[in-house]
Amino acid sequence: MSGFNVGTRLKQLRQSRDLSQRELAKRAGVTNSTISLIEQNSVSPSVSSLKKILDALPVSISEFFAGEELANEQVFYRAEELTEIGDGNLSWRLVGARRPNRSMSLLYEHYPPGADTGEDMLEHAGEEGGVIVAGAIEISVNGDTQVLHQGDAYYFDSRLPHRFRNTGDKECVIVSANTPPSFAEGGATQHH
Amino acid sequence: MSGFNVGTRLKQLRQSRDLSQRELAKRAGVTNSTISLIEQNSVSPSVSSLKKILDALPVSISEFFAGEELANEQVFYRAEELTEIGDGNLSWRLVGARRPNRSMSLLYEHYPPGADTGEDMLEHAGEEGGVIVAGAIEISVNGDTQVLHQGDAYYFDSRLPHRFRNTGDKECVIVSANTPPSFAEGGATQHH
DNA sequence: CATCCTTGTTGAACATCCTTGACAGTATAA
DNA sequence: TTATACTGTCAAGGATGTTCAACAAGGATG
Repeated sequence: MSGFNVGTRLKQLRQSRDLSQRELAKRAGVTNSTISLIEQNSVSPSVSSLKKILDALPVSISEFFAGEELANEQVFYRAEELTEIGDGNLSWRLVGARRPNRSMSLLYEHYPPGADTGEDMLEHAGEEGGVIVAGAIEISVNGDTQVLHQGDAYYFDSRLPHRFRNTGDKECVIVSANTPPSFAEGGATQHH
Repeated sequence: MSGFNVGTRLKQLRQSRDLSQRELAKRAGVTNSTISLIEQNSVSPSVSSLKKILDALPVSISEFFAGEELANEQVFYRAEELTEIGDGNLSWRLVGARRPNRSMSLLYEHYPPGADTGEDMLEHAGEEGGVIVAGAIEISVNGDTQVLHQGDAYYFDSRLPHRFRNTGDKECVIVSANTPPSFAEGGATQHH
């Protein structure tokens, strides 16, 4: 339920700056334990704590929840190189996760029968669209629910509440894109 | 030191949607007291609590910490509704062609054996990426040539010279996205 | 080997957030 | 007036986040 993977994102940012938990804690005015627990997603930090820590990096809060860091100019991504950001049940694989300043997120998604992104709607500003490559999926956007099949597609403003559910008995495969990018490497956000 | 007025911002968003504290609390799965205290800046909410509340508005976290607004258009596109912009040999079908102010172009592409986009330099600024859904394709970007197979992906800056060729004997299917959008309704700019 | 420094993790105590359950104020209607 | 329904606020206590202090693992040094 935590939603955004705060811990993984923070860990990435800290490590990319070559800081130890203790060093970052010192700069932020919190204890190393706090950072350890947050990075393990053992707690959901208060906004004030998180802000103290991000200020020490430094990274703005909105940047933390939206933007992406790191450097890379890789062009080709082998299937096994895609970054898995699913939750163990459904699978979302991100293309070019480490790419700096990506202007969009491209995802290769696999929904087993029964997979459900959950009702908690609305995660990111921007737009998203996708093409159903195999199987079928029930998509709800802003109260409108439809079942899309292979070859069908969707495109909507990501701020509208939305939900994806595989109500069939076969795996559903989708290739989707969203902009601005809303996924950080390594972190599963609940959502869609 | 907080630097950011979480309470006031939340209050604005809630009131702009004409919700009472109790109504919002109910939707978010928290109590009205929580919202009251946050709006008065009497507490600094945990990220998880804040997220629950923002999900109910709905507003994304990054949006909350930055600021923006909303829109709405057609969401679902049946396979036969996609706009064909290919040349009769290879097929490119555009999702949401009529959508005004799209921030990206999403394409469902079919390359028959032998299909070739031709070398095409520096056509448009932006980025493009895709996932190979079926078959295989030879892609050249900035002098680097590779053959990608089902499940592989690519992502590059569109200003780099690039070329797509199906050198195999089976149809290749790709779902791709590019941003900013390089296809307008009614007319294909060349691209790829 | 021991010693020292650093790393990240964890249990118990403490601080803060969050909920429960009230309260007062306003508005509408009988 | 009384009743009902809504609004936002607040005190007390339970739930959760944070600190303190200890711990183990890994490297470097002697």
